[in-house]
Amino acid sequence: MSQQIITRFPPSPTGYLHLGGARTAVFNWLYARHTRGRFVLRIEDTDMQRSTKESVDAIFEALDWLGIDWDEGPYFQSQRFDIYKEYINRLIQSGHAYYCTCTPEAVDRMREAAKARGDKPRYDGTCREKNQQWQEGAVVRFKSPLSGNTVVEDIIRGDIAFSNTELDDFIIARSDGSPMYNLAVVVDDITMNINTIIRGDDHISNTPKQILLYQALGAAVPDFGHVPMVLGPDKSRLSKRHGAMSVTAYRDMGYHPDAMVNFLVRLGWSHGDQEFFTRDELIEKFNLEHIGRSAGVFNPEKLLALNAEHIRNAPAQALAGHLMPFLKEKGISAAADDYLYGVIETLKPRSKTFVEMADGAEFYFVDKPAYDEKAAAKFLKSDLLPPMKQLTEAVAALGDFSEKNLEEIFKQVMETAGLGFGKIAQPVRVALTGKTVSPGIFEMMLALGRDRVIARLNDAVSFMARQSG
RNA sequence: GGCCCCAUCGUCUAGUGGUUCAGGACGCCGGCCUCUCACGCCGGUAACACGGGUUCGAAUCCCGUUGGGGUCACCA
Repeated sequence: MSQQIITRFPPSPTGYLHLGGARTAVFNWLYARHTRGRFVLRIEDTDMQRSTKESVDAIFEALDWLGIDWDEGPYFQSQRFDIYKEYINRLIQSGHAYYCTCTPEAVDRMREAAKARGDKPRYDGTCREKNQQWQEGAVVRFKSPLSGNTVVEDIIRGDIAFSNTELDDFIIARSDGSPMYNLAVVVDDITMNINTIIRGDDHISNTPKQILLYQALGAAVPDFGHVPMVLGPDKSRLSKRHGAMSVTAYRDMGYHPDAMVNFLVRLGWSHGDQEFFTRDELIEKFNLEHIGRSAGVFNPEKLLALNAEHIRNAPAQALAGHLMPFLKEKGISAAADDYLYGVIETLKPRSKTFVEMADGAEFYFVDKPAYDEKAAAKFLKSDLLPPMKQLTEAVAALGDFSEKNLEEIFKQVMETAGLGFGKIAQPVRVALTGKTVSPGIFEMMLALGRDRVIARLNDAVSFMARQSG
């Protein structure tokens, strides 16, 4: 029995959770759930300048909507400075790190000079062997090896070798004593027992530094898996200019979280030809072996199609909660009851989003549908009054308000009037909904219920009687 | 620019040397179904970046070219 998988998602609260970050979260969460492991949430807010409370809340909100829960945390790096300090001191004492008193300006100058020579801009090691004690303004640098290689054994990409000469003595603690990213992550991952790190491939070049840190601290190096980035339609890295990129923006546009998760996972991971996955299926089938290596372009149209499919396939009861906020926004107060479920059932195949579903649901909840002018002019004409009257009376006289009986009534009316089904159905449709487009006549009548149907039919008959010609 | 990663239809992808003149999905274009609109169904469009190898045989392995991306902070 191998050890339990422990993954984590460590967003930095410097903005909303975007699609790329969400996918990383989903991958880690899914892998933990799939392996019955643990999933840890950690907020990386060591950059006090850029981190905000609003961003932290936005991230929680987005994860909550996506249905991603965590077993541990959230930890906040800003509350763990003592731990980092301890590890930094340990590194200094063991000779793996040292105080550097070079000013930022001096470092800038050496970088400029290196660039001018055509070399890689880097710290030149001025303080490396000075063995200095702490003093005001000093930073702590990691003493990188001067030779050799550091190999990242990537689960997804295989071995990636970096020459240690590429690494300079990077800062692990700022002059105010606060930890830098690479140090904080490694210390956190060690102390939180993270053994599987799945993250964006923009972190690949950080990995050798982190591995060196693990080794200097005598800790076991975790498994790394770098997933490709999510690109915008122009194949550049996802950013604000690509439009709605925050996860919650999709919630507000009427997307189903399961569709979002499904979409995000399929962007980079595959299970043969399967496109549609329920959440449970994903947990059952997700693995690291089938994650691709090339970057993927975000395709909103596919997300939309997948969303429609998730809406079609979910039971009405499960959809109601997602739909209600949109109904409310339209001033419709609906309860999650059988009436709503019936309504949803008729709307499922014609709604790509909950926004569309709410639009389509509107006529079910008004007292009297507002007749579309053109629709009324075309179908609620007085010449159709006799059949409409006959139909209305027959429906009112109906004992059992069933689809079978309704169909029978339509048949009789068609026969008497000598008209085809369409000629009768359209006026009825307008009478019931005010529009020429709607769910099927019978399913709609059943969803509306006997009383509403009769009332609307009567209204239409009155309306038609008032028409001339 | 240095280092690193990547490369199958417009997009997401299947494919792990032969059963593939490359399969699925989204989109698009036809058609069917039909009470409107959808759903659904049927069909079509469209790809192995290029050049060298290796091999009896390469989308699959190797090298190069080109293209794209990432990263080089007292950001994460």
